[in-house]
Amino acid sequence: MSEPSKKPATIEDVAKLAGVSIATVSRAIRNPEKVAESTRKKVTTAIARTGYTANAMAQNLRMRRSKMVLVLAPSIADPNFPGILIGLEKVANARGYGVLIGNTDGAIPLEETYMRFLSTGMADGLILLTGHVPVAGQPGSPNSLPATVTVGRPVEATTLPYVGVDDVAASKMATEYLVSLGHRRIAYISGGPGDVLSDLRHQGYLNGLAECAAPLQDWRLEGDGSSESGRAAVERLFIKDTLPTAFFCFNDNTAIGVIAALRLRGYRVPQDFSVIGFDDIPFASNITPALTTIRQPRSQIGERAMDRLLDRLEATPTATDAELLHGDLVVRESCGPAQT
Amino acid sequence: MSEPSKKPATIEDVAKLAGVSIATVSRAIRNPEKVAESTRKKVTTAIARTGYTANAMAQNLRMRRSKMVLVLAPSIADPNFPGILIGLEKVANARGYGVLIGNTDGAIPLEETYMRFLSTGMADGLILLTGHVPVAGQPGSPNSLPATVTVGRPVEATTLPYVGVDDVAASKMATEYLVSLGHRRIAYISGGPGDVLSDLRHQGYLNGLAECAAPLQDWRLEGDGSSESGRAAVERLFIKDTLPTAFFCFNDNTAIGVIAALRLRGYRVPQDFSVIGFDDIPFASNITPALTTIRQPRSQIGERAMDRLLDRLEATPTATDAELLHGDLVVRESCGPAQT
DNA sequence: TTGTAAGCGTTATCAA
DNA sequence: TTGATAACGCTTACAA
Repeated sequence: MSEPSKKPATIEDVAKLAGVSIATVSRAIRNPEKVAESTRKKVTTAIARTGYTANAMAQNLRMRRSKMVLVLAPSIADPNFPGILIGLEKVANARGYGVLIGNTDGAIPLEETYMRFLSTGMADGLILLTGHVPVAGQPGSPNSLPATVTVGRPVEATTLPYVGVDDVAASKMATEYLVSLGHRRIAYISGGPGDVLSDLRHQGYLNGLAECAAPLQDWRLEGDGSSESGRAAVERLFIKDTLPTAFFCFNDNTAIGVIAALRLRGYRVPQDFSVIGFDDIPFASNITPALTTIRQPRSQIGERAMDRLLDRLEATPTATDAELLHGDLVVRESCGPAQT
Repeated sequence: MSEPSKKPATIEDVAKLAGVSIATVSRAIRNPEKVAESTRKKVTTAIARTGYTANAMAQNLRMRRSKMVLVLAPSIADPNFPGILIGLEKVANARGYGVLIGNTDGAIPLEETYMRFLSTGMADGLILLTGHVPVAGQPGSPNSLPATVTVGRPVEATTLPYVGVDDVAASKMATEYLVSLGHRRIAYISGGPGDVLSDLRHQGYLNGLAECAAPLQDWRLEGDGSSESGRAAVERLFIKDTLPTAFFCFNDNTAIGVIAALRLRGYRVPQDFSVIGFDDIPFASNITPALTTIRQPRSQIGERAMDRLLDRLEATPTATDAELLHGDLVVRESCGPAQT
């Protein structure tokens, strides 16, 4: 227990109490082996008695770093975000780093604002979930990007390291699953015309279709990743005379909308139609019928991303390539054998 | 555009280029009015030409603060968390602060770990979503708590400022709504025996029952806030001969479980039973039937909490009392008139 | 209105 | 093995 000292103890207080110089105290802490056993002991007890904790600001100023990572996310409310954040946070904390959150809401000006953490040195590295490089960090820009890892949504036209699920492989798996259930008319509901992720998943879907002996048609319907767009896509579909028997949706949200629309029209899922989603958001198992989907290894994605970022920060040589993690097929109740 | 300078420009670079002292540069930035128009201009252009950005570490060291707030949350995955975080983050950013995330997972040792941000001066203030004071900051502890605001879950036995929804009033409203629909046998499914929030909501429920002319019975069933516990509570109920006609659930998760159990037994909601939740989590409107519930003003809670914390940090005199925000009744489809 | 200089609390170099 | 001491980059009296 320390006296009711007003100000926190400094290294000097410790030095005084231990009867050594501040240099020795610093050494005793950072390079114990370079200090005599006896003095080290004196220092240790002095530290305990003063309740000393090194002032991070002073340390960081001196060492020119902050041990802080900025995470730029387009939407904290995205159902995938918490899981990824947990992973990021977990390894950051384990490795002595702090995680600074920046919610950009997709607004460029806000992104700019957050970049100040980097330019002022409050953060050492950057995790980008936004899918694009902030203009303040663009190649030609005065202050270029610091150590960066992109996550969840690859950044086009850059060579930044990326960590995410293997969208193509996972989507192929989902499609093949539908095929294996006997479906031959399978629709893909996209996540928006220009969406990178959506295109990747569409590619996987095409690959899946290609695996089938029978020639299967590419049946792409535009959505935008929202539940509402899933609903709308189904509505548009019912104007036509021919219908798919199964839906592979860009994400779970869309799938939920699709199921809702189908049921509203009196159809049963999975008896009349099969629908499979992507993400395995927390509520996927709570809807009726429980959603069959592809699980994104969110926490793992976060962990790997942070590990790679910190490796770079700590100068450990690191590859700059993309790291695609395996997504699992989670079979629940929304898919069934095709009606013949 | 600056030269391809290796190291970021310092205040000294600016001073040199502008032909003034570093003190003047500092002044020109922080107290422009105390600097001659002409020199201020020279400084401004010099800053632009060098691409100077003040080193936050140096500033913070000198000014003995960090402009950083630590947010300690028991679970990032909690459906209420993102909304609150958005609010916290929004005003923090607007006021020039950064938000540091600490996911404690309910683990005390982890909490300890995060307190290092406070003790080392990396963070100036603390937002507590955990519902309890970290032991490292306990009253008797060597290093007591810095400026703190508790959020979402009041911390017992402390006088820390609190911001959250008015659980009692909102629960009363929910109960009265059920009563107004003609329900007379209303069950409350709790969030766990010792849970503060659950007890508050139970109290509101009792208050609501008391408003009714007819004497209504307190019918409390134990749950734990999980969907599963809602399911289980219903199952236990069906052993009895008399049943409630409506359920007021501790939270939406529980309500979802209740509805699932009811439907599994072949009952219809809201025709046969009414169920109302609490929180209005994002998926409340996506389940079938869409959930009637109490909406927590999550973002607003976060905003108010951060505002109050920063007010304290910046020495603006602030009240230390609790701030209870109004929760709205969101009427959707899960409640209907009582069967007579 | 401007400059000089004393810190802020560390780390790390260089002698002793 | 230890101790002076010079940075790290900034803010802010105090003088000029």
